[in-house]
Amino acid sequence: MNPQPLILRVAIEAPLADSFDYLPSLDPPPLPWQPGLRLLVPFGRGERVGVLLALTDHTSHPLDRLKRVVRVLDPEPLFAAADLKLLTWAATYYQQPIGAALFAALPARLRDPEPLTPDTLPGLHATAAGHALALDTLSRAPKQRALLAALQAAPEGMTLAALTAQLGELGGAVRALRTKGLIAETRLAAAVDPSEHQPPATGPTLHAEQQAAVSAIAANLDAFGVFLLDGVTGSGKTEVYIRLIEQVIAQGRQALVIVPEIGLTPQLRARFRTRVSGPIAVLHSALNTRERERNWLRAARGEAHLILGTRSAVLAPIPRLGLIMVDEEHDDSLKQQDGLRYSGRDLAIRRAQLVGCPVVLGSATPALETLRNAQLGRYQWLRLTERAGGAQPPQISLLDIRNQPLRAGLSPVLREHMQAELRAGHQILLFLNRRGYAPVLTCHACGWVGECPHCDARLTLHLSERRLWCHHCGWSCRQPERCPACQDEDVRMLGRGTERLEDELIALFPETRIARLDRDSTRRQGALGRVLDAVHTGETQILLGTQMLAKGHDFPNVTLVGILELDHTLYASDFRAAERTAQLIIQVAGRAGRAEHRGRVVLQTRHPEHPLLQSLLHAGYTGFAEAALRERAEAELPPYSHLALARAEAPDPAQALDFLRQARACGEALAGEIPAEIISGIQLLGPIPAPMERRAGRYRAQLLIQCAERPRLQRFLAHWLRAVRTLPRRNGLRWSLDVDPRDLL
DNA sequence: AGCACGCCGACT
DNA sequence: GTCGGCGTGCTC
Repeated sequence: MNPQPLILRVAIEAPLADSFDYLPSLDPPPLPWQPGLRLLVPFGRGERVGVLLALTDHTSHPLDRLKRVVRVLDPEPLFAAADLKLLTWAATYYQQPIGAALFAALPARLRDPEPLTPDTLPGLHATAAGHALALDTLSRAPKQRALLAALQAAPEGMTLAALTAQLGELGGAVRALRTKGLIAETRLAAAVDPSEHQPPATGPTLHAEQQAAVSAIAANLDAFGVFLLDGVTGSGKTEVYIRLIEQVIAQGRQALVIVPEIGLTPQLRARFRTRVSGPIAVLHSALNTRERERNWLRAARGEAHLILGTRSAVLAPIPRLGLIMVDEEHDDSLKQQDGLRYSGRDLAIRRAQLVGCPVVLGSATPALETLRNAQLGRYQWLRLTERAGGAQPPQISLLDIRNQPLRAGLSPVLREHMQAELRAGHQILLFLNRRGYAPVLTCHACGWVGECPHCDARLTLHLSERRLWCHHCGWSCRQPERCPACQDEDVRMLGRGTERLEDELIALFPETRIARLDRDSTRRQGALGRVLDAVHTGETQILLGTQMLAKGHDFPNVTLVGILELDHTLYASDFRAAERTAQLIIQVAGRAGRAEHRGRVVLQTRHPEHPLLQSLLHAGYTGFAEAALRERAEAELPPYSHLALARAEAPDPAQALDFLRQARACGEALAGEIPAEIISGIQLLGPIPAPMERRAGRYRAQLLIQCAERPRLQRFLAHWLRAVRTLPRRNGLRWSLDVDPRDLL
């Protein structure tokens, strides 16, 4: 009898079975077969990249139909056993094939059968002509002369980073010398970035609460534990992170920091650079594919001491992981919204558990589920209540604007406050969570309203572009000069977005420098930085913007924050709307008065009696959270139950609902087939049309699955999906399952 | 998801 | 007589 054959279990990016079995390639691999290796395997008619999951001696597939691995792609495995364990867990929990998790973890370039890029950096070297040239020839171009001199002295060439460090910004000198054929681009072995060798700057002295937090976490660095760092804005959470990172690095381990959006937090990144010793790998989507691969590999090879990234960084291999921090843990953008729909925070916790290290969740406005875990003692609750430098917390007040004469959407009282602050030379921040000029364009003669042809939504007027935009699908058209329906000329703009507010403020405060911060005003490269700089130098006196304002930026001289319109969210249907609104108010309020001046926050509303506003005002975020948690408990909503949401969409209105009806029937039919204990306690709610039924030309529907216990829900989903996947799928129908949905939209 | 094969309408 | 529409079936 033959000895058992060696069978390789491989994950492939295919929305199918969990894994595929292969025989080893005929020529021996360079190394013993090891899980985590990237392989090239035949698949269907072509070839695909796969990742070796395990070695076995059996297969459920007919043995004679197994194909052989084409070749091993890399000299070493990219994933260690612990990484594969995390990704396998994620795939199971979010009900996706393992391939989906693995390929979400890989940088884009390595999803293709590309060889690993050697660790090199872009640089320059002098050509033969450049070496031969007498420097005096360039005496009239000092920058070019200095650049060429440096490169003549370095025959191998120098990295751009080193050149910039030595000579300052290179400006046009590179292009000039290159055009003359004196220098050329090259790639150089990654000499360590000079900034990585600078001794880290010493930080400020910790105040007592920060010290207590650092001590509590540092005492548990060798074991799993979840810490909620519940710190008001300005209380110095980042300093706590830095002290812990120092300790972890000193132990020879790596630290991982997850932030919601790196693009919005250049300050945070710069701060880590000056304070943390050794290499930092930054991982986010704005990097080009090479940079991303390079940083990912530095994390995976254990070279980077600190990995700073957005949610996908939680999936990156980190062999010596010793600490995870999730900053702004309540933030919605930590949840991936397509493909593998994972929560960066929840995976961070699971990962810490698997590797046995602490995880720190930081927020001024913790998510309700996090607070609940802290209340139950599952998480250790560390509070930072003092603001650094003894700054006073902002004072929030409600401003009833019913029957008030508004100008630019501002009530007289708010305008007076603004005048007073401007006279005192202070800065003002106005928050309006709606971009564009006007959210509605309507014909006064016939009642026509600009609507998206593909969505159940109004078109937003962007006056500067003279276009109407759909904020849901991206469709746009030119702004009509007459009513498209009746040709009347009296077409009116209703409502106010940030673009209009800016125009109106310019008219209302003609002597004042005003800047706008929203997705439109910061679209161009560097625009965000310019706006922030102008605020920090004091050039800008009024800054207005959308929720971009609430994310991470410090505006120390802002003494007045005006929150213009949040009323519509007070009565929104989504069960998380209240939580989000409260977080937004507190986050925006936190921007005010961080230096010597106490900040004032004025919230305009037509519902001053609303319980959310009242509890927030009188009991703060914690008080609001307690009330909101009681409501969740009564309604059996998370965190008192667990949800999964099946979504379907199709070009035809009835199809999506129809599919989900069948899916529901599948679930009900399971009752006879699987143990009763799996099905009991499962509630199938719906299907119903999605809140915005038509979007981007497709009709959407959803079916909610609810259960009080997570493990039971998990087991049900596994059984149920097996049946749902066999349902016939009519043309154009797409469906997906979202475990722990962030919202029900 | 791709990417084939597979049977029915308007073109050279 | 072909080019091609997308319906359905498979991938270790």
